[in-house]
Amino acid sequence: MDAIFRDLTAPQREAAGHIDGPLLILAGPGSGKTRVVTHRIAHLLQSGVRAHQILALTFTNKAADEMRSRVERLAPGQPVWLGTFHRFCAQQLRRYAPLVGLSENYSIYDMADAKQAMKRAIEAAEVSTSHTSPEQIAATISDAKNRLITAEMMTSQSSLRSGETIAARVYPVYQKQLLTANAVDFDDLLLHFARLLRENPEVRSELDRRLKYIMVDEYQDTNLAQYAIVRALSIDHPNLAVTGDPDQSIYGWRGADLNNILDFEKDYPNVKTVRLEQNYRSTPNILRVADQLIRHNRRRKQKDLFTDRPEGDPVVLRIYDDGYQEADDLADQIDAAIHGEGLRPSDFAVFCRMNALTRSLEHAFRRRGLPYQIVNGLEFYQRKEIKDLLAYLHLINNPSHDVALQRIINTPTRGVGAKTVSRLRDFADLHGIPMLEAARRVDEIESLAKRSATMVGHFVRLYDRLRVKATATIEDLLRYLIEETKFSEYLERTSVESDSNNPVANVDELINAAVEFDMQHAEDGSLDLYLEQVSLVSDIDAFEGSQDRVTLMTMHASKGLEFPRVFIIAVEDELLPHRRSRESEDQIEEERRLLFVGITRAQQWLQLSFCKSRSMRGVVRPVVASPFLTELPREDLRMVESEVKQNFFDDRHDGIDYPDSWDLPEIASDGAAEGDVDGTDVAPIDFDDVCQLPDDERDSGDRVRETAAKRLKKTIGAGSGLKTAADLLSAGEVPLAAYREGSQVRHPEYGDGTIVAVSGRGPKRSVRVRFADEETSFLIAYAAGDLALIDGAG
DNA sequence: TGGCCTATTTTTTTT
DNA sequence: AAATAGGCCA
Repeated sequence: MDAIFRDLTAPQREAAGHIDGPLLILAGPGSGKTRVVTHRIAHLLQSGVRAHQILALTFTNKAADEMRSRVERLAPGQPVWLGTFHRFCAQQLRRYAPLVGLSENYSIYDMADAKQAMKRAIEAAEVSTSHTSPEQIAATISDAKNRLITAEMMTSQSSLRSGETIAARVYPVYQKQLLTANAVDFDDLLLHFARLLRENPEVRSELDRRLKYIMVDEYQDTNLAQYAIVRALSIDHPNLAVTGDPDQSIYGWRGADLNNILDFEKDYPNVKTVRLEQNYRSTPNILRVADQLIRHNRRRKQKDLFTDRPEGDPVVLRIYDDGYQEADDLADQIDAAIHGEGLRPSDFAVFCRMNALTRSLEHAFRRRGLPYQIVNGLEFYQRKEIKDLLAYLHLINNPSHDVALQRIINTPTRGVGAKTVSRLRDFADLHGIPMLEAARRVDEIESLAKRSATMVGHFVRLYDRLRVKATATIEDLLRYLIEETKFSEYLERTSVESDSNNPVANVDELINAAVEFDMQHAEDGSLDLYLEQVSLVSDIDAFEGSQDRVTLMTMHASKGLEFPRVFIIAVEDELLPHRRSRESEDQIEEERRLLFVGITRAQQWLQLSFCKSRSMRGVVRPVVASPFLTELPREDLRMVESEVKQNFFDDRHDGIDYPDSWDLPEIASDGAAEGDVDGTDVAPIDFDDVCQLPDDERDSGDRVRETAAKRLKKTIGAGSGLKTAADLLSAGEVPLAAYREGSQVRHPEYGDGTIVAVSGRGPKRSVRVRFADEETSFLIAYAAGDLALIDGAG
């Protein structure tokens, strides 16, 4: 038997041994998927396929690195191209930049950059943002890009959904601005490349021919753009192998389309499908819990997960009073296990739904001196001082990078204020030139004070001095610019240092990283490549499996990893099915998959927990347990409640009708040996009590209305001739009562509508209006003064 | 213009 | 609770 296949199971071997034609590997969690993929690559190489004919696409650098090192072990010295979708596209775009209107030194805008550009585009497009936000517009445009809809297509679309109208007007302006800046955003990397392949058949067929064997990891997470790219490269040589698991699709909000994997067998004729259902990771109980949960999903391909690992401990379902107790108890449990059972910090991971939840854990861990790492990195490259320095590099590399210019033209402060910047921007917009160019022609801007012009001149000369060094090593370049800009002095002067924020140390770390880059890229190193690399790092890439630390991360970040002991915190309603994900069944299913992903990371031991109340954003709110908990097999769970410190069962919970679905079993008691804070826990509780909340506690309507109202303040009435709420109010009539359910109203921007609900009084009085295609809330007393009553109705 | 203070907003997940 | 935006004054 071939050495490559020796330690593979039959289905694994079947997949790894497949050479020509499309292949679908449905791989359950912990089924040795990476091993199959890497062994397949080794087998291809052994069968005479050349390394450069193989392309393996992943979603994170981390996954790519992992595969690279394993391929290296199996087939040393073979330069197989392994990397993320985005990096692949970025590199191809570098080659073919002119075909999409870019130059090869184009920049990649990160999210903060894109946000800045978006704001500018919204301003330039002269659209009203009174009832939408830059974020929302950005999200709509991003969504369009992921669906391969270009600005032209969106603008010419006749039937736009509400919310798309404004975005459709901003989109072309934003795109033009990016082009002027010789820049792309993340979505563009995919969109541009997909378009390039479609519009240049000769490029497409050339790449198709060259990249004969393509593999895509986590195929369930691909969006339409990625689908189109893969498809375009697999027409003449459909040797496409995809691996994935519909049950682990958790990026729908980023445009991932589950249909890509569900329909793979229809898309590619003669597919060979292999199911990897044996799990080598988790104990049977953990697997049963995961399986029971995911069975509640409809959109999936049933897999029968099994394992021959021995039974382990039941999954613990623990109930805490609040987030602080939760954090403390986790820290105590981990501490006790390290000292009592000889486990290591790196054996533990804590997952949560959102990054903000790691805060209290951090405190608890720090207090006990427990080493931990938070994997929501990106943070490093988001720090102000780092972004500032990188902005210099970006501008040096690409003089059109307007976002970078605006960031640094007055950093460190050199007397170029907001006003000057906006004049430069206007001048640049007027002439369709980059802002740096406008800065060079500062003398032509008449409205500018002489002093300001001089200061801008200083900056331009500084820039030119830096620019000369563009070909130096990154380290030298950084040191030189820090010197020239007196950046250290600036930091000393302006920044406040704390134990969680040390700007000077961060700068040192950046330089260290640059030194490393310079060494690794002694041959091919370039500013271009460096910036591409730092632009495309992700949070999970920062995860250091080798460090002996407890890992704190979101469930999204946890995909692909495994840990002996896992804690999942805040398994709570409105948080685990997140409140923003409750609009459709599809979204709920994605939330369920998210929990499934979290659970299946655990090898030996797992605890799920929720709190009775949780403090978020400064306010304490009562909490309802996640409905997903009712879907778990109770015989595999052991429920434990930690000590009740206050009387939770106060009058607030009197007289509530609990739903029938909460007939969970009685809670088992827990020996103090489990490692509780003080051993005084285990008060058996009625599970129902913590699972339901009175209606008035969960109303967030006020806030929504207020926000909408404030935005509306900015809206200027269109003078319809009708008496508006503001008119009525200032005329001293008794107007507001006329705004009642059923009243017909007219809004200058939304048009005619009907009031469907009224609430609040005084300045808080608000109405909900159903317009033709959309329902919107108004605070009529002072904010929506332009909401006019139409006579005779209501 | 720039720094400091206050008011407001944040609302998931991330290449 | 923390970050940001806006406003005010030197």
